[in-house]
Amino acid sequence: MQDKYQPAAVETAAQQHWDSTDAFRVTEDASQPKYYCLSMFPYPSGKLHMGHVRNYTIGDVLARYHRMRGYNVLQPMGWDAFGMPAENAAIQNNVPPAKWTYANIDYMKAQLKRLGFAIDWSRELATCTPEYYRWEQWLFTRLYEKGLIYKRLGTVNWDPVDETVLANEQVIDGRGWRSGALVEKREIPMYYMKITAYADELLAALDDLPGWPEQVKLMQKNWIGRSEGVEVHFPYDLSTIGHAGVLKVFTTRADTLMGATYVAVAAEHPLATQAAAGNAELAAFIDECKHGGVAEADLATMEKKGMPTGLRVVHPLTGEYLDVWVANYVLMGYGEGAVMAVPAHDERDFAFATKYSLPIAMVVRSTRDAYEDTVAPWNDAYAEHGRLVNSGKYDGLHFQDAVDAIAADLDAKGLGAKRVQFRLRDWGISRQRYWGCPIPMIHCADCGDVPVPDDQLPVVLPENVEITGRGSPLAKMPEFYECSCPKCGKPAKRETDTMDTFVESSWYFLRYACADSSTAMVDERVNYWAPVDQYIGGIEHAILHLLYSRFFTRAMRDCGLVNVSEPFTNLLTQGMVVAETYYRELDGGKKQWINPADVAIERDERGRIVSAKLAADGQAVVIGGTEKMSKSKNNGVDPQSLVDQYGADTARLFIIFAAPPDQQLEWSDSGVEGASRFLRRVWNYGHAFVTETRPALPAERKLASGDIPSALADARREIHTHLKQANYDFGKHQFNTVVSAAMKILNALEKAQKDLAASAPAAHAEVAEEGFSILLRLLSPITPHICHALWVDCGFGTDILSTRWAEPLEAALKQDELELVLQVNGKLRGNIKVAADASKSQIEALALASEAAQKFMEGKPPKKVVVVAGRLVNIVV
RNA sequence: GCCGGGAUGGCGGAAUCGGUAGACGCAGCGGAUUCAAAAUCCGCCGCCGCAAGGUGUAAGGGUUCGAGUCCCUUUCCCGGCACCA
Repeated sequence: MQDKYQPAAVETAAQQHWDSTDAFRVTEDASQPKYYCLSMFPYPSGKLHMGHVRNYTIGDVLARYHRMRGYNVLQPMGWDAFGMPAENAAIQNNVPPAKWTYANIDYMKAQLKRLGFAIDWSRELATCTPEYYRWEQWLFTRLYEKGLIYKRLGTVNWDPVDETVLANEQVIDGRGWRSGALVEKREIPMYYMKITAYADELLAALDDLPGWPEQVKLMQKNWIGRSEGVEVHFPYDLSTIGHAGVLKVFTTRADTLMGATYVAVAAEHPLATQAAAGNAELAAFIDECKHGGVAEADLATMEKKGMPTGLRVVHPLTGEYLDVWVANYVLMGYGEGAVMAVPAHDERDFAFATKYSLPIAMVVRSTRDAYEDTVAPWNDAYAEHGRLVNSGKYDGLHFQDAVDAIAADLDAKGLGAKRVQFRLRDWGISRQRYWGCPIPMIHCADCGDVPVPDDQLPVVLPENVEITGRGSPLAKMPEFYECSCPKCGKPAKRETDTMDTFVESSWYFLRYACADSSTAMVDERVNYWAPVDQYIGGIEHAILHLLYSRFFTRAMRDCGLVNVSEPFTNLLTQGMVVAETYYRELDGGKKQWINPADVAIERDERGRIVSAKLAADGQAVVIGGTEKMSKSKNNGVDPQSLVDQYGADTARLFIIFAAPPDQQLEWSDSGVEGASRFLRRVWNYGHAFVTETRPALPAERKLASGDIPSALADARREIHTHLKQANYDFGKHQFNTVVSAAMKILNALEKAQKDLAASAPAAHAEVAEEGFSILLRLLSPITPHICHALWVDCGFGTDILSTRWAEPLEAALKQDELELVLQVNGKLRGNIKVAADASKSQIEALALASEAAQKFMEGKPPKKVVVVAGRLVNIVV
């Protein structure tokens, strides 16, 4: 055993041991409970960032902990390998996306191995390989045949200069990020997955997911957005529109229908198009509406604008004419592309009506706030449910009765009915990009859209392409898209769109169960491993990725591929990794971001930061606040240099100790030093244990009988108390306090060694042996390498991985006397010692008699005495 | 804008069911060791106060014998908003 802790050597040896014994390779085993522990797979962007290290460390802690608890643990790893960054890198560096991606995977895999994660690498997969995506294509054709995939027009961001579709993040202030051109909305044909067919089930099943954070379930619930309302039909006015028809709108406030004073349609609505034909001003406005991005956040915050069409529709109950407006906040893709406006009781309609001097008709009076009329400024009470007024036969009805009566009347007239509407929209999966899974469809002039037959799968993505950033590469490759129709054999055109990369990540967790299968998407092994017992990943995925995965698992279930409905039984959402930022303002107000590693901090005598200077030139820099580690803010810390300098165990320990998993983690160089220091202390204690303590162990052990000096019994009780706390914390995934408990145990062990090793060497050695073996087991999921080495060196066993988890012993925890807090009128005034089995009245008497109580009661009689068992006594006077 | 979350010493954080606020660690200060430094070890460490004591968990209010924890109002920060992953 080395007398000094040398992390590099310790970690290499431990990793070789795991490699040579194939320690983390697992197979299905019905005799053991299984534990499928999964961290979200990374996008191979180049190198690991600290967020990855955090994610995989948390997963590894859970995997190793459950293994020691007796589970058959699967922890796989793979690569979410399709996506935009590969295309951007291709444009920038002129390297094919495939080559770039595979090189990144090689590098990042080596980094993951260096961190010592307990991964079964035999199941590794990369979504950009034909072996993976062929099954995605296969499933696509099945879902298409089942009607769960269909084609319709969808709205995208179009860059007219680069002639390409842009992602929302590529639209900056309404302009293309590369070309700077004004972005337009454009309608193009796209394939959609019918996630709305599962809306009810996805919503209802949230109640059966006790292992998910409430906040995530709530976000999904709101996202799905089930609302019960009424579909209202407004018949076209023949004199202005010229042909028969109805304008359909959905409303959750049918009670306010009598207060509808106009209707608004989207710029793309057929009525808008019709009206614009003879109205240049309106056509220009509609054109303006088509500028700007499609992101909901932009639409929600932009100025609400509109213009009358001159067309009218008929109010279904009153027969009055209502003007049809075009409004930029109404979207064609949402609902029917039209809304009814009730300015008196809807804040957005109120603002719009006020701006354009449209009529406002109050029809509801709130029961909470009394007001005579809905006049400016807007008052939140206007939107409340209440008793109807100015509504003819419906006057006096309350919300639900009013909705029921109005819906019944609409139904009788054939102009509407109650219905349920979801906010959730179908999932558009077509992408006009190269680096993605080709959509397996063929377009034939005679046969229409034909799915690629199984024997022609996979549709392989060509890997040697030129990426320019203009247009879609596949659409420029006749050798890719020229093909023959599978049905009639005539020349046909292959689909050149690829799938949204969320599709790959919606089923990879099932593929891990049988990643080597070349004959099926998933085979019977999936029903051993699924569902994932513990899923770990960033909170930013709370809605989209997790909802798509829940949908996909059900779609695969309904194709007979898997038995489960829910993919993830327990979910842990990890917080971000953030760090301090520093910058200097350059001429023109631009900020030059400076890496924290290059900054020297100055502090006052209390340790407060007073200034920051660039180490290189000694000149001041501005402290910019704490932000998510990113390239743009230059505040990233490279995990590689951390591991090189301190070792994997220190990196892991710091990350686990610095914050609970679900909170954001603030980077701290000195915190890393502290973690490293602790591991050195553990090593030094282990070294002393081997050389000094272990030789003092008695031939016959006395610990079980409790025959040890009371000071050592106290030390032992402390150790078991901390262990009990640590096990509790492990259960609630609060790993930072598990580390605290481990530190307290080491403190107790070191104190016992200093105070008691000389006076009672044999008894001390027994307590130390037990305590240190507890400490190593407690730490081994977090810092596995050092614990592996010390476990062997201390002679506790040959492999800590196959050791049972430590449990506190009741005999060691027992105590005869308790210390209670004494309060007078709720203020802390002292402590009293009582026997562990003292009765409430005995405790009361002791408390009242105590010196502190006498002093602060000031001779007044007690009104009330509150005794909280094991905690405190509060005397109220 | 909408949905979700957060705020506790100089810093990261702890406080399990409403019961000692600040565990554990970092930074800082004092001391030991050292020719010196690093490393290590010992002690102190919310704020005000000589002390007794008072006060303190983003701000303001409420419930309670007792509130970081429950309720109401407000401010600021973060995540998501359907083509970043």
